Amino acid sequence: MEAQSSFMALTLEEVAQKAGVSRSTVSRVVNAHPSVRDEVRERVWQVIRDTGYQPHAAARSLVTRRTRIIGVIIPEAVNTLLGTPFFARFLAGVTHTCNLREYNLMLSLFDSPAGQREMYRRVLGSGYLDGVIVASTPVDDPLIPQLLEDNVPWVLAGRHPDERVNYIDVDNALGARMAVEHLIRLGHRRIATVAGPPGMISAQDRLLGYKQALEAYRIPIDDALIIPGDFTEDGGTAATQRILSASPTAVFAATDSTASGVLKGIREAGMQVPQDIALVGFDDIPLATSLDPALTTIRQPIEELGSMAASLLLDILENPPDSGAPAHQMILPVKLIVRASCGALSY
Amino acid sequence: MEAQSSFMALTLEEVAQKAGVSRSTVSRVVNAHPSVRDEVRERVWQVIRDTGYQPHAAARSLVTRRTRIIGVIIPEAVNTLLGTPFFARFLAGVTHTCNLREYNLMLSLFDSPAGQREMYRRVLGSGYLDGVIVASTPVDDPLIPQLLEDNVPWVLAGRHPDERVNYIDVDNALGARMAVEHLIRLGHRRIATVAGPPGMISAQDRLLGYKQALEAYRIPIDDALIIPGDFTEDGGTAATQRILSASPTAVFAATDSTASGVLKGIREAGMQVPQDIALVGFDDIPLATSLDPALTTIRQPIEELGSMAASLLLDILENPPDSGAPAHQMILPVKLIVRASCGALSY
DNA sequence: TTGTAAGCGTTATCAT
DNA sequence: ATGATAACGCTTACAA
Repeated sequence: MEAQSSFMALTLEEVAQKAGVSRSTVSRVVNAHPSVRDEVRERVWQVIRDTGYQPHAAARSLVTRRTRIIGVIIPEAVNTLLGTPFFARFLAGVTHTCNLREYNLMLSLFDSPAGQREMYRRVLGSGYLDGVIVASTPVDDPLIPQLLEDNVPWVLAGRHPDERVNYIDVDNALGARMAVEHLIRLGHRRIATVAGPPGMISAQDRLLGYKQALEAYRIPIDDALIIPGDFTEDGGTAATQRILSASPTAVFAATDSTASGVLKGIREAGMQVPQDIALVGFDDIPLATSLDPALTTIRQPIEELGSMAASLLLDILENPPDSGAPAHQMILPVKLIVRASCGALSY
Repeated sequence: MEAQSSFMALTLEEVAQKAGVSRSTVSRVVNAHPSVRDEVRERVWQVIRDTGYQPHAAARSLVTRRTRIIGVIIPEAVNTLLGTPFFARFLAGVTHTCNLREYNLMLSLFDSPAGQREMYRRVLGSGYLDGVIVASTPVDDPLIPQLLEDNVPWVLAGRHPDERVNYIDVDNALGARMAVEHLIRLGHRRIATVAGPPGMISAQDRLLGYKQALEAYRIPIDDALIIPGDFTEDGGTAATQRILSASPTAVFAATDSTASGVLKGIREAGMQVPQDIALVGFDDIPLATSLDPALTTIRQPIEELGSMAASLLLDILENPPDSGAPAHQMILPVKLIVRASCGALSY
């Protein structure tokens, strides 16, 4: 107990005594309840300021059934996301909204499905959270039906086919389409893509955008040009063999990390980007400008994704929609960033 | 209220009724108190399993004065750390320990000192947290004396001169020394360094290691070879001019990001790494292997740093040292990773 | 070993 | 507008 922090010592009762009013009045002042005389309110505030009184969160939660804590769950974090700035930028966005609206953020990562369930029980079940944001999860993550069934207020960062899901996502399909159409306009016709994990909607959407671009230009889709990947750099390098044997003039990689791996593979094969093969990525992480040649890519507003996911969740919490209401679903725009790897800069 | 999750409905009282015992007995069972008859204990557990009962965290905290939540505060996160995997990996480490020991993690980032104070009041003052981990903070962050004064249980991820501070850090000085000695053994004598922000202990230690290496080999320290930087890639690029005018044969960059910037600058100046200038970084982030040439660097165990910081904090929480006891201070080993940028591979 | 009852610091209902 | 007072769900003496 001696290692306990020294504030938080005061209670409502003590503040009330010092101010010469009752506990309830102080509570009203703290909660900005209107029916308190101005003079009294000021007197109470004075005591609160003087003493540095802070209401005890747990006591408050016990009666209000609200904690002002939201959770962020990122199932895939420990695996593929760890090397990537996505994670940090997304959290920065969430944090920004939380700070603004005086909420707090509890972070949940785990390395196994068992861990996920354990955490679900422990954190959701014991009432720690008012709601949760789920990011970067496979479409068929069992978490999703469970959240739905348990009627937890939650928001998905990422598109989802279920119409009951509140989600917000970047426009993966359009971004991919922009990337590929850019290559087409540069004169390319044999364009390969290194796709992402088939279970991720974002990967599906980027592949879809790839196909849409080709269709828009009446270029037949050749399955040999669609190479499996996993969003990682190593996945990109591993794809090189299959890319080269399909002899494309350009490659659209589903992530910048993948593009980096592809670049490495191409270089090892003795070819050059963009002279022999043009290359475009997706994400616009800092790595994109560190590569040589600098990577043409699609920039997605990750921090905004985070801050808006949080805003959406807090709106839902503070203004619960009635059960018939449709879910909120929103798509953020992306942007083509032209650098050297696509070959456009030499024209 | 209709947007409330559906579990958490049960209370101790209801479980007690179903099991035909009193509230306190159920409480004892839940808290593994020994003096409960085996038969009763089993009966109670059965009901708990059947009903999925979970104790209400807030109610529990109100009486135990513990939340089983620890905070992670990263003051510099929003500025320099956002593009870097440090952040994600550190949190993964903390999370790992938290999961293991059934604690939860609350994340606090902010973009301003004012925001930091506001958060301090809101989060620490209202009793949300049992303790905090502070990472990546300047030596003179006002947070540090305040935590000390308020007697908050806390741990710093990063060395600190104040002997009262419980900290854990990687061996920045030794790492830098290893990097520079590696260059010296490769035959270099004019070795420049691009340092980090002077207010960060990690930057100071890396600079110290640089000097120690030179001293160990009786190479005079030339201030012209010590170039200011800020840990970022742009800082590295910006340093190029000054590096080149000091005409070193090798450069030790305080971070891999910095090294990447230096590499870019050197290349733009029409020179080659490692032929014209050898280059070594620090951190071993994924970028290091994406660069061409791949970056020789010092690998630091970031996840371990996070998990051990958490372990230390939880140990302190669960076993409060008496006030006379010395602080826990611990340094983790680092490792030299030799790749192409130092020129060693061609020998 | 078990149960009764007090109390943790709030909010909220109900008088006044 | 203000003050008693009863919850909120749990832990923990204290009694039995």
